[in-house]
Amino acid sequence: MSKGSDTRQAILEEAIAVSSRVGLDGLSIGQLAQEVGLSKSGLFAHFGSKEGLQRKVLEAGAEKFIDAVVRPALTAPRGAPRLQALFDGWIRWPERNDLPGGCPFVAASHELDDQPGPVRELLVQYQQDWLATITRAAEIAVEEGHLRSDLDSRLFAYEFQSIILGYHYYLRLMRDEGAMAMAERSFSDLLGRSRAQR
Amino acid sequence: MSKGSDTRQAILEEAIAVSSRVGLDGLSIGQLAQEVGLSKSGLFAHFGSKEGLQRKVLEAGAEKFIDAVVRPALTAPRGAPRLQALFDGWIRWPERNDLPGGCPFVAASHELDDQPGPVRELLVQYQQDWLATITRAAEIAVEEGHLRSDLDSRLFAYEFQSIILGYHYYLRLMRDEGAMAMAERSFSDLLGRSRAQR
DNA sequence: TCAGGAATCGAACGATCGTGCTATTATTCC
DNA sequence: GGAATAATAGCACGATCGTTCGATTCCTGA
Repeated sequence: MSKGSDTRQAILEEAIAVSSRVGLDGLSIGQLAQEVGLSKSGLFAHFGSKEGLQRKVLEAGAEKFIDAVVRPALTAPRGAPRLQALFDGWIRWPERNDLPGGCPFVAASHELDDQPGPVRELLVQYQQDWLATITRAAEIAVEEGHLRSDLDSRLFAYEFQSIILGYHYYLRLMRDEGAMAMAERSFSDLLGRSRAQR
Repeated sequence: MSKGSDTRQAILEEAIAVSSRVGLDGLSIGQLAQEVGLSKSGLFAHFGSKEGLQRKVLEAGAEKFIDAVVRPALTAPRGAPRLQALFDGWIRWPERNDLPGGCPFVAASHELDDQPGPVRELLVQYQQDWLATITRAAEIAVEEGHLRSDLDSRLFAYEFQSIILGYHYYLRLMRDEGAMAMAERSFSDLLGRSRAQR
Protein backbone atom coordinates (compact mmCIF):
# COMPACT_ATOMS: atom_id res chain seq x y z
CA MET A 1 0.00 0.00 0.00
CA SER A 2 2.88 2.32 -0.69
CA LYS A 3 2.26 3.19 -4.31
CA GLY A 4 -1.09 4.65 -3.45
CA SER A 5 0.04 6.93 -0.69
CA ASP A 6 3.02 8.02 -2.74
CA THR A 7 0.96 9.42 -5.59
CA ARG A 8 -1.44 10.70 -3.00
CA GLN A 9 1.34 12.69 -1.42
CA ALA A 10 2.42 13.95 -4.83
CA ILE A 11 -1.12 15.05 -5.58
CA LEU A 12 -1.39 16.92 -2.31
CA GLU A 13 1.98 18.56 -2.80
CA GLU A 14 0.86 19.93 -6.13
CA ALA A 15 -2.60 20.78 -4.80
CA ILE A 16 -1.17 22.89 -1.99
CA ALA A 17 0.86 24.91 -4.46
CA VAL A 18 -2.07 25.37 -6.81
CA SER A 19 -4.42 26.32 -3.99
CA SER A 20 -2.02 29.02 -2.89
CA ARG A 21 -2.77 30.70 -6.21
CA VAL A 22 -6.41 29.93 -6.86
CA GLY A 23 -7.77 28.85 -3.51
CA LEU A 24 -9.40 25.63 -2.40
CA ASP A 25 -12.50 26.22 -4.47
CA GLY A 26 -10.50 27.17 -7.51
CA LEU A 27 -8.90 23.74 -7.36
CA SER A 28 -10.25 21.73 -10.27
CA ILE A 29 -9.96 17.97 -10.15
CA GLY A 30 -9.51 17.64 -13.87
CA GLN A 31 -6.84 20.31 -14.03
CA LEU A 32 -5.04 18.96 -11.01
CA ALA A 33 -5.09 15.47 -12.52
CA GLN A 34 -3.56 16.77 -15.71
CA GLU A 35 -0.77 18.60 -13.91
CA VAL A 36 0.12 15.53 -11.89
CA GLY A 37 -0.23 13.10 -14.78
CA LEU A 38 -3.30 11.18 -13.73
CA SER A 39 -6.75 10.62 -15.12
CA LYS A 40 -9.53 12.64 -13.58
CA SER A 41 -11.24 9.59 -12.14
CA GLY A 42 -7.96 8.13 -11.02
CA LEU A 43 -7.24 11.17 -8.92
CA PHE A 44 -10.81 11.42 -7.76
CA ALA A 45 -10.73 7.88 -6.36
CA HIS A 46 -8.14 8.97 -3.82
CA PHE A 47 -10.43 11.41 -2.11
CA GLY A 48 -14.01 10.36 -2.80
CA SER A 49 -15.24 13.90 -3.24
CA LYS A 50 -13.99 17.38 -3.86
CA GLU A 51 -14.62 18.23 -0.24
CA GLY A 52 -12.51 15.25 0.75
CA LEU A 53 -9.71 16.58 -1.41
CA GLN A 54 -10.00 20.02 0.12
CA ARG A 55 -9.84 18.59 3.61
CA LYS A 56 -6.74 16.56 2.81
CA VAL A 57 -5.12 19.57 1.20
CA LEU A 58 -5.68 21.56 4.37
CA GLU A 59 -4.35 18.72 6.50
CA ALA A 60 -1.26 18.32 4.38
CA GLY A 61 -0.76 22.07 4.31
CA ALA A 62 -0.99 22.26 8.08
CA GLU A 63 1.57 19.54 8.45
CA LYS A 64 3.87 21.37 6.10
CA PHE A 65 3.33 24.64 7.95
CA ILE A 66 4.11 23.10 11.30
CA ASP A 67 7.28 21.56 9.94
CA ALA A 68 8.36 24.80 8.31
CA VAL A 69 7.36 27.35 10.93
CA VAL A 70 6.21 26.04 14.28
CA ARG A 71 8.66 23.21 14.94
CA PRO A 72 11.79 25.20 14.09
CA ALA A 73 10.58 28.03 16.33
CA LEU A 74 10.20 25.61 19.21
CA THR A 75 13.92 24.89 19.01
CA ALA A 76 14.64 28.59 19.49
CA PRO A 77 15.13 29.79 23.06
CA ARG A 78 11.96 30.55 25.01
CA GLY A 79 10.75 34.12 25.01
CA ALA A 80 11.50 36.90 22.57
CA PRO A 81 13.79 34.81 20.33
CA ARG A 82 11.03 32.28 19.85
CA LEU A 83 8.55 34.99 18.92
CA GLN A 84 11.03 36.35 16.44
CA ALA A 85 11.55 32.85 15.03
CA LEU A 86 7.81 32.41 14.59
CA PHE A 87 7.60 35.67 12.71
CA ASP A 88 10.66 35.08 10.56
CA GLY A 89 9.53 31.55 9.85
CA TRP A 90 6.13 32.71 8.69
CA ILE A 91 7.46 35.48 6.48
CA ARG A 92 9.71 33.09 4.64
CA TRP A 93 7.68 29.92 4.56
CA PRO A 94 5.73 30.44 1.33
CA GLU A 95 8.87 31.01 -0.68
CA ARG A 96 10.88 28.31 0.99
CA ASN A 97 8.14 25.77 0.28
CA ASP A 98 7.53 26.75 -3.33
CA LEU A 99 4.09 28.19 -2.79
CA PRO A 100 3.78 30.52 -5.75
CA GLY A 101 0.65 32.23 -4.46
CA GLY A 102 1.85 32.91 -0.96
CA CYS A 103 0.47 31.23 2.13
CA PRO A 104 -2.45 28.95 1.19
CA PHE A 105 -4.03 29.48 4.58
CA VAL A 106 -4.32 33.19 4.00
CA ALA A 107 -5.96 32.46 0.66
CA ALA A 108 -8.31 29.94 2.22
CA SER A 109 -9.12 32.26 5.10
CA HIS A 110 -10.81 34.77 2.86
CA GLU A 111 -12.30 32.23 0.55
CA LEU A 112 -14.02 30.27 3.28
CA ASP A 113 -14.99 33.03 5.66
CA ASP A 114 -18.56 32.90 4.46
CA GLN A 115 -18.79 29.31 3.24
CA PRO A 116 -20.08 27.19 6.11
CA GLY A 117 -19.21 23.53 6.17
CA PRO A 118 -16.64 21.06 7.44
CA VAL A 119 -13.80 22.49 5.36
CA ARG A 120 -14.29 25.89 6.93
CA GLU A 121 -14.47 24.32 10.39
CA LEU A 122 -11.20 22.55 9.80
CA LEU A 123 -9.51 25.73 8.67
CA VAL A 124 -10.82 27.64 11.68
CA GLN A 125 -9.44 24.93 13.94
CA TYR A 126 -5.99 25.24 12.40
CA GLN A 127 -6.09 29.01 12.67
CA GLN A 128 -7.11 28.78 16.30
CA ASP A 129 -4.14 26.51 16.91
CA TRP A 130 -1.87 28.99 15.20
CA LEU A 131 -3.16 31.96 17.18
CA ALA A 132 -2.86 29.91 20.37
CA THR A 133 0.75 29.18 19.47
CA ILE A 134 1.50 32.89 19.19
CA THR A 135 -0.41 33.69 22.37
CA ARG A 136 1.39 31.00 24.32
CA ALA A 137 4.76 32.10 23.02
CA ALA A 138 3.98 35.64 24.16
CA GLU A 139 3.00 34.40 27.62
CA ILE A 140 6.25 32.50 27.85
CA ALA A 141 8.10 35.65 26.90
CA VAL A 142 6.39 37.38 29.81
CA GLU A 143 7.37 34.57 32.14
CA GLU A 144 10.95 34.87 30.95
CA GLY A 145 10.91 38.54 31.76
CA HIS A 146 11.39 39.55 28.13
CA LEU A 147 8.01 41.16 27.78
CA ARG A 148 6.07 43.38 30.19
CA SER A 149 4.16 41.54 32.84
CA ASP A 150 0.94 43.40 32.03
CA LEU A 151 1.06 42.46 28.36
CA ASP A 152 -2.26 41.46 26.81
CA SER A 153 -1.08 38.34 25.02
CA ARG A 154 -4.31 38.03 23.07
CA LEU A 155 -3.92 41.53 21.72
CA PHE A 156 -0.29 40.75 20.99
CA ALA A 157 -1.40 37.79 18.86
CA TYR A 158 -3.92 40.02 17.10
CA GLU A 159 -1.26 42.51 16.15
CA PHE A 160 1.18 39.75 15.19
CA GLN A 161 -1.36 38.20 12.87
CA SER A 162 -2.40 41.59 11.50
CA ILE A 163 1.17 42.41 10.53
CA ILE A 164 1.33 39.08 8.71
CA LEU A 165 -1.92 39.69 6.87
CA GLY A 166 -0.74 43.15 5.95
CA TYR A 167 2.47 41.70 4.62
CA HIS A 168 0.58 39.24 2.46
CA TYR A 169 -1.60 42.03 1.13
CA TYR A 170 1.25 44.42 0.35
CA LEU A 171 3.34 41.67 -1.21
CA ARG A 172 0.84 39.61 -3.17
CA LEU A 173 -1.73 42.18 -4.24
CA MET A 174 0.16 45.45 -4.26
CA ARG A 175 3.48 43.86 -5.29
CA ASP A 176 5.13 46.37 -3.01
CA GLU A 177 8.85 45.80 -2.83
CA GLY A 178 8.97 47.36 0.59
CA ALA A 179 6.50 44.87 2.02
CA MET A 180 9.00 42.76 3.91
CA ALA A 181 10.89 45.76 5.25
CA MET A 182 7.68 47.32 6.58
CA ALA A 183 6.51 44.03 8.07
CA GLU A 184 9.82 43.49 9.82
CA ARG A 185 9.98 47.02 11.12
CA SER A 186 6.38 46.81 12.24
CA PHE A 187 7.05 43.59 14.09
CA SER A 188 10.20 44.84 15.69
CA ASP A 189 8.23 47.88 16.91
CA LEU A 190 5.60 45.56 18.34
CA LEU A 191 8.26 43.61 20.15
CA GLY A 192 9.95 46.79 21.29
CA ARG A 193 6.91 48.35 22.86
CA SER A 194 5.97 45.04 24.50
CA ARG A 195 9.38 44.75 26.16
CA ALA A 196 9.80 44.85 29.88
CA GLN A 197 11.50 48.08 30.86
CA ARG A 198 14.48 47.70 33.15
CA MET B 1 -32.43 55.93 -21.05
CA SER B 2 -33.48 55.86 -17.42
CA LYS B 3 -35.09 52.46 -17.13
CA GLY B 4 -31.92 50.77 -18.22
CA SER B 5 -29.59 52.44 -15.77
CA ASP B 6 -32.09 51.91 -12.99
CA THR B 7 -32.08 48.14 -13.28
CA ARG B 8 -28.38 48.34 -13.90
CA GLN B 9 -27.93 50.06 -10.58
CA ALA B 10 -30.15 47.47 -8.89
CA ILE B 11 -28.08 44.69 -10.39
CA LEU B 12 -24.85 46.24 -9.18
CA GLU B 13 -26.27 46.84 -5.73
CA GLU B 14 -27.11 43.18 -5.41
CA ALA B 15 -23.87 42.11 -7.04
CA ILE B 16 -21.78 44.05 -4.53
CA ALA B 17 -23.55 42.33 -1.66
CA VAL B 18 -23.19 38.90 -3.22
CA SER B 19 -19.54 39.46 -4.07
CA SER B 20 -18.84 40.34 -0.46
CA ARG B 21 -19.74 36.75 0.33
CA VAL B 22 -18.49 34.77 -2.63
CA GLY B 23 -16.05 37.10 -4.35
CA LEU B 24 -16.01 38.50 -7.85
CA ASP B 25 -15.29 35.16 -9.43
CA GLY B 26 -17.97 33.43 -7.41
CA LEU B 27 -20.48 35.79 -8.95
CA SER B 28 -22.60 33.78 -11.36
CA ILE B 29 -24.56 35.63 -14.00
CA GLY B 30 -27.43 33.15 -13.95
CA GLN B 31 -27.72 33.21 -10.19
CA LEU B 32 -27.45 36.96 -10.03
CA ALA B 33 -30.15 37.29 -12.69
CA GLN B 34 -32.44 35.07 -10.70
CA GLU B 35 -31.96 37.04 -7.50
CA VAL B 36 -32.66 40.31 -9.21
CA GLY B 37 -35.56 38.98 -11.28
CA LEU B 38 -34.09 39.11 -14.76
CA SER B 39 -33.32 36.58 -17.43
CA LYS B 40 -29.73 35.53 -17.74
CA SER B 41 -29.33 37.07 -21.16
CA GLY B 42 -31.19 40.18 -20.10
CA LEU B 43 -28.71 40.80 -17.35
CA PHE B 44 -25.79 39.79 -19.51
CA ALA B 45 -26.68 42.41 -22.11
CA HIS B 46 -25.96 45.14 -19.59
CA PHE B 47 -22.31 44.27 -19.26
CA GLY B 48 -21.26 42.43 -22.39
CA SER B 49 -19.08 39.98 -20.54
CA LYS B 50 -18.45 38.63 -17.10
CA GLU B 51 -15.32 40.69 -16.87
CA GLY B 52 -17.35 43.76 -17.73
CA LEU B 53 -19.70 42.95 -14.89
CA GLN B 54 -16.81 42.49 -12.49
CA ARG B 55 -15.34 45.83 -13.48
CA LYS B 56 -18.63 47.60 -12.98
CA VAL B 57 -19.12 45.92 -9.63
CA LEU B 58 -15.72 47.18 -8.52
CA GLU B 59 -16.50 50.67 -9.80
CA ALA B 60 -19.86 50.78 -8.06
CA GLY B 61 -18.31 49.38 -4.91
CA ALA B 62 -15.61 52.02 -4.92
CA GLU B 63 -18.20 54.74 -5.29
CA LYS B 64 -20.11 53.32 -2.40
CA PHE B 65 -16.97 53.06 -0.31
CA ILE B 66 -15.99 56.64 -0.97
CA ASP B 67 -19.45 57.85 -0.04
CA ALA B 68 -19.51 55.78 3.12
CA VAL B 69 -15.96 56.18 4.37
CA VAL B 70 -13.77 58.69 2.60
CA ARG B 71 -16.12 61.62 2.07
CA PRO B 72 -17.47 61.69 5.63
CA ALA B 73 -13.92 61.57 6.96
CA LEU B 74 -13.02 64.59 4.86
CA THR B 75 -15.60 66.59 6.75
CA ALA B 76 -13.86 65.74 10.02
CA PRO B 77 -11.20 68.17 11.22
CA ARG B 78 -7.75 67.74 9.71
CA GLY B 79 -5.29 65.63 11.63
CA ALA B 80 -5.92 62.96 14.22
CA PRO B 81 -9.72 63.31 14.17
CA ARG B 82 -9.74 62.63 10.45
CA LEU B 83 -7.59 59.55 10.86
CA GLN B 84 -9.95 58.34 13.55
CA ALA B 85 -12.90 59.01 11.26
CA LEU B 86 -11.28 57.00 8.47
CA PHE B 87 -10.78 54.11 10.80
CA ASP B 88 -14.22 54.25 12.37
CA GLY B 89 -15.81 54.65 8.98
CA TRP B 90 -14.07 51.59 7.62
CA ILE B 91 -14.88 49.40 10.60
CA ARG B 92 -18.55 50.15 10.28
CA TRP B 93 -19.02 50.41 6.56
CA PRO B 94 -19.79 46.79 5.68
CA GLU B 95 -22.61 46.57 8.19
CA ARG B 96 -24.00 50.00 7.44
CA ASN B 97 -24.16 49.16 3.75
CA ASP B 98 -25.70 45.72 4.09
CA LEU B 99 -22.65 43.81 2.93
CA PRO B 100 -23.28 40.42 4.49
CA GLY B 101 -19.80 39.11 3.74
CA GLY B 102 -17.85 42.06 5.00
CA CYS B 103 -15.87 44.43 2.82
CA PRO B 104 -15.96 43.24 -0.79
CA PHE B 105 -12.57 44.79 -1.45
CA VAL B 106 -10.94 42.64 1.17
CA ALA B 107 -12.55 39.61 -0.43
CA ALA B 108 -11.45 40.71 -3.90
CA SER B 109 -7.95 41.50 -2.67
CA HIS B 110 -7.21 37.90 -1.89
CA GLU B 111 -9.13 36.47 -4.78
CA LEU B 112 -7.33 38.53 -7.39
CA ASP B 113 -3.87 38.68 -5.94
CA ASP B 114 -2.68 36.04 -8.38
CA GLN B 115 -5.12 36.54 -11.24
CA PRO B 116 -3.58 38.97 -13.70
CA GLY B 117 -5.85 41.04 -15.89
CA PRO B 118 -7.72 44.31 -16.07
CA VAL B 119 -9.98 43.52 -13.12
CA ARG B 120 -6.99 43.02 -10.90
CA GLU B 121 -5.39 46.21 -12.21
CA LEU B 122 -8.53 48.15 -11.39
CA LEU B 123 -8.64 46.78 -7.88
CA VAL B 124 -4.97 47.59 -7.31
CA GLN B 125 -5.63 51.12 -8.47
CA TYR B 126 -8.44 51.54 -5.95
CA GLN B 127 -6.32 50.09 -3.19
CA GLN B 128 -3.50 52.44 -4.06
CA ASP B 129 -5.91 55.33 -3.82
CA TRP B 130 -7.09 54.12 -0.45
CA LEU B 131 -3.58 53.71 0.93
CA ALA B 132 -2.69 57.13 -0.44
CA THR B 133 -5.68 58.57 1.38
CA ILE B 134 -4.44 57.15 4.67
CA THR B 135 -0.88 58.25 4.01
CA ARG B 136 -1.96 61.76 3.14
CA ALA B 137 -4.20 62.00 6.19
CA ALA B 138 -1.24 60.98 8.34
CA GLU B 139 0.95 63.62 6.73
CA ILE B 140 -1.68 66.23 7.43
CA ALA B 141 -1.77 65.09 11.04
CA VAL B 142 1.96 65.69 11.17
CA GLU B 143 1.53 69.15 9.70
CA GLU B 144 -1.13 69.89 12.27
CA GLY B 145 1.25 68.91 15.02
CA HIS B 146 -0.91 65.99 16.12
CA LEU B 147 1.61 63.35 15.12
CA ARG B 148 5.40 63.27 15.51
CA SER B 149 7.29 65.11 12.85
CA ASP B 150 9.52 62.10 12.15
CA LEU B 151 6.58 59.78 11.55
CA ASP B 152 6.94 57.39 8.62
CA SER B 153 3.54 57.95 7.05
CA ARG B 154 3.95 55.00 4.72
CA LEU B 155 4.59 52.68 7.63
CA PHE B 156 1.68 54.29 9.43
CA ALA B 157 -0.57 53.37 6.49
CA TYR B 158 0.82 49.84 6.52
CA GLU B 159 -0.08 49.39 10.15
CA PHE B 160 -3.46 51.05 9.67
CA GLN B 161 -4.32 48.68 6.85
CA SER B 162 -2.93 45.69 8.74
CA ILE B 163 -5.20 46.39 11.70
CA ILE B 164 -8.14 46.52 9.32
CA LEU B 165 -7.18 43.25 7.64
CA GLY B 166 -6.75 41.65 11.04
CA TYR B 167 -10.16 42.88 12.05
CA HIS B 168 -11.72 41.34 8.97
CA TYR B 169 -9.97 38.06 9.65
CA TYR B 170 -10.92 37.88 13.31
CA LEU B 171 -14.49 38.90 12.63
CA ARG B 172 -15.38 37.07 9.44
CA LEU B 173 -13.34 33.89 9.70
CA MET B 174 -12.80 33.42 13.41
CA ARG B 175 -16.15 34.95 14.39
CA ASP B 176 -14.34 36.42 17.35
CA GLU B 177 -16.63 38.66 19.37
CA GLY B 178 -13.67 40.64 20.61
CA ALA B 179 -12.58 41.55 17.10
CA MET B 180 -13.82 45.11 17.13
CA ALA B 181 -12.51 45.81 20.61
CA MET B 182 -9.05 44.53 19.69
CA ALA B 183 -9.04 46.49 16.44
CA GLU B 184 -10.04 49.69 18.20
CA ARG B 185 -7.51 49.23 20.95
CA SER B 186 -4.84 48.39 18.44
CA PHE B 187 -5.60 51.49 16.42
CA SER B 188 -5.71 53.73 19.43
CA ASP B 189 -2.30 52.37 20.41
CA LEU B 190 -1.01 53.13 16.94
CA LEU B 191 -2.32 56.66 17.19
CA GLY B 192 -0.94 57.02 20.70
CA ARG B 193 2.60 56.02 19.85
CA SER B 194 2.54 58.21 16.74
CA ARG B 195 1.56 61.28 18.74
CA ALA B 196 3.81 64.25 19.06
CA GLN B 197 5.09 64.46 22.59
CA ARG B 198 4.71 67.80 24.20
C1' DT C 1 4.47 -17.54 -8.79
C1' DC C 2 0.02 -16.53 -8.61
C1' DA C 3 -4.18 -14.92 -6.64
C1' DG C 4 -6.36 -10.93 -4.60
C1' DG C 5 -6.68 -6.43 -3.86
C1' DA C 6 -5.33 -1.72 -4.80
C1' DA C 7 -4.75 1.73 -8.25
C1' DT C 8 -5.88 3.68 -12.39
C1' DC C 9 -8.38 4.51 -16.67
C1' DG C 10 -12.11 5.61 -20.08
C1' DA C 11 -16.43 6.94 -21.00
C1' DA C 12 -20.58 8.92 -19.76
C1' DC C 13 -24.00 11.53 -16.77
C1' DG C 14 -26.37 15.79 -15.43
C1' DA C 15 -25.58 20.37 -14.00
C1' DT C 16 -23.85 24.86 -14.50
C1' DC C 17 -21.08 28.11 -16.55
C1' DG C 18 -20.32 32.30 -20.00
C1' DT C 19 -21.75 33.71 -24.38
C1' DG C 20 -24.17 34.52 -28.95
C1' DC C 21 -28.23 34.95 -31.61
C1' DT C 22 -33.04 36.23 -32.73
C1' DA C 23 -37.47 37.65 -31.37
C1' DT C 24 -40.39 40.26 -28.51
C1' DT C 25 -41.70 43.70 -25.35
C1' DA C 26 -41.18 48.25 -23.20
C1' DT C 27 -39.75 52.86 -23.28
C1' DT C 28 -38.55 57.26 -25.16
C1' DC C 29 -38.76 61.08 -28.44
C1' DC C 30 -40.76 63.82 -32.20
C1' DG D 1 -49.72 58.32 -31.30
C1' DG D 2 -46.50 56.22 -33.99
C1' DA D 3 -41.61 55.44 -35.24
C1' DA D 4 -37.18 54.57 -33.48
C1' DT D 5 -34.62 52.70 -30.01
C1' DA D 6 -33.58 50.46 -25.75
C1' DA D 7 -34.41 46.61 -22.73
C1' DT D 8 -35.45 42.08 -21.94
C1' DA D 9 -36.59 37.20 -22.90
C1' DG D 10 -35.91 32.59 -24.92
C1' DC D 11 -33.16 29.24 -26.66
C1' DA D 12 -29.07 26.94 -27.98
C1' DC D 13 -23.98 26.30 -28.13
C1' DG D 14 -19.65 24.42 -26.37
C1' DA D 15 -16.91 23.95 -22.37
C1' DT D 16 -16.02 22.53 -17.81
C1' DC D 17 -17.38 20.97 -13.54
C1' DG D 18 -17.94 16.95 -9.87
C1' DT D 19 -19.32 12.37 -9.80
C1' DT D 20 -20.43 7.38 -11.04
C1' DC D 21 -19.41 2.91 -12.87
C1' DG D 22 -17.32 -0.91 -15.01
C1' DA D 23 -13.16 -2.53 -17.03
C1' DT D 24 -8.26 -2.90 -16.79
C1' DT D 25 -3.73 -2.61 -15.21
C1' DC D 26 -0.48 -2.77 -11.56
C1' DC D 27 1.40 -4.03 -7.24
C1' DT D 28 1.96 -6.84 -3.23
C1' DG D 29 1.99 -10.65 0.11
C1' DA D 30 1.52 -15.50 1.00
